[in-house]
Amino acid sequence: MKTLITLQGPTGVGKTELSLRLAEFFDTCILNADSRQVYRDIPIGTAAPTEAERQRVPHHFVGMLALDDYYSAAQYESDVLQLLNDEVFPQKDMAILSGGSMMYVDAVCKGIDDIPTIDAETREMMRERYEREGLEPLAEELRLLDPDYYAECDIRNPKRVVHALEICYMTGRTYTSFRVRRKAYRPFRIIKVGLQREREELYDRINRRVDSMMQDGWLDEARRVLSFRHCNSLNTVGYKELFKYLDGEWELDFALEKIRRNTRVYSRKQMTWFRRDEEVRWFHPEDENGILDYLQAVLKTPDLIQ
RNA sequence: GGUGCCAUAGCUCAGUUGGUAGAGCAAAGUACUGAAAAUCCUUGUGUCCCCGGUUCGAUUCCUGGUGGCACCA
Repeated sequence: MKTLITLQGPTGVGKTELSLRLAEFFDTCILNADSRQVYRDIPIGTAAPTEAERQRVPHHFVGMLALDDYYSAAQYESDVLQLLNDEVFPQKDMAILSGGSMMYVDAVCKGIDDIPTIDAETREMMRERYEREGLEPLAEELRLLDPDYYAECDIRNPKRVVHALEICYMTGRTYTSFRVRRKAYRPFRIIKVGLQREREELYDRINRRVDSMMQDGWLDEARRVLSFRHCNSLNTVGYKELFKYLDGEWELDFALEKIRRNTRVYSRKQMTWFRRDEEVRWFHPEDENGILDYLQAVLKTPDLIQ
C-alpha cells in the first residue's frame, strides 16, 4: 500500500524544514500544497522552498505557474493524483504533501465535487452585475434559481452568491445539483500530521519571518511584479500591503505592521480549518522523534481504510 | 515651585445633567467545494488612577494624593 503523508499547519509553523527532514529520512519527494508557492516570481513573499532546499529534496508544484495563470484547488487535486500515480508511486512507497492551503489539502485527501469551471464571459458578466447591482438582487435571484443552496449558503458572502449564480447561468442547472460532497476514494493511505506551536511562539516566528523576507529583497520582488497586481496570485497577504507602500499610500513601517497582523489572522483561520479535521494527529514541529514514532507505528499496522 | 488641563477595555478615546459604561483599532472565535494567503459572519465587565468627603447611591460632584501634559516662574 502506498502512503501519502500530509504536513499541515499555520503559516510560519515550520512545515518546510520538517518536510525536508522527513523526505530525506524516507528518501522521497515533497509535493507543495501552498496555493501561492505554485507561482514563480514570488518566492520571497510566499516563503517558497529555496534553490538549496530544492537541491536537498525534489519538490513538485513549486514555482510552476506564471502570475496570470489560472489555477484552482480542483486542478491541483487532479494534478497531484496524476503525479502520484504516474511518477511518484511507481518508484516510491510514500510521498509527502506539505502546505497550508486548506482547500488544496482537502481536495487531495477528500476530493472535490465535479463542478464546471466558469468560462470567461460568464465570469465577466457576473462581475459586472455584482458591481452594478450589488449583492441584494443577486442573492434574491439565487433564492429563485437555487432555493436549496440559498437556504444553507452564506448569503452575505459575495463570492459564494456570485459563484452559485455563475454555475446556474452557465450550465442551466442548480449549483446544488453539483454539490455531491461525497468523500473520494484514494488508492493510497493518507496519514495526516498537523503542526502547531504556542500562539506566542508562532506569532514571534511570523514577525521575524517578515523581517528576514525584507532582508532577502522582498520589496524589490514586489516592485518587479507590481504590474500583475490585479491577478489573483497577488491577492495575497504581504503583496497587498507592499503595493500600498509602493503607491505612496502607506508608510513602510505601517505596511509591515499590517503584514504581521494579517499574517497572524491568516494563521488563525488555517488553525480553525485544520482543527476540525479529526484525522489529523497534532505535533510540535520540533518533536521529530514523536512524529517519526507515530508515522512508523501507523505504517506498521495493516491498512484500515475502506 | 505656581497655575491650568488630563487620568475610563491591551491601545486611542467617547460617555454617564449622580443610578457601576461604549466606539474604533488590537485580540479572539466561526463558516468554507473550481479565485481559498480568497471571501464572509460573530464576540466589548473594565479595581472608570488612589485615600477620604457629600449622597439612599460616586466612575461622575468636592478635599487631598499620585502620575502625565501644557504654560508661567
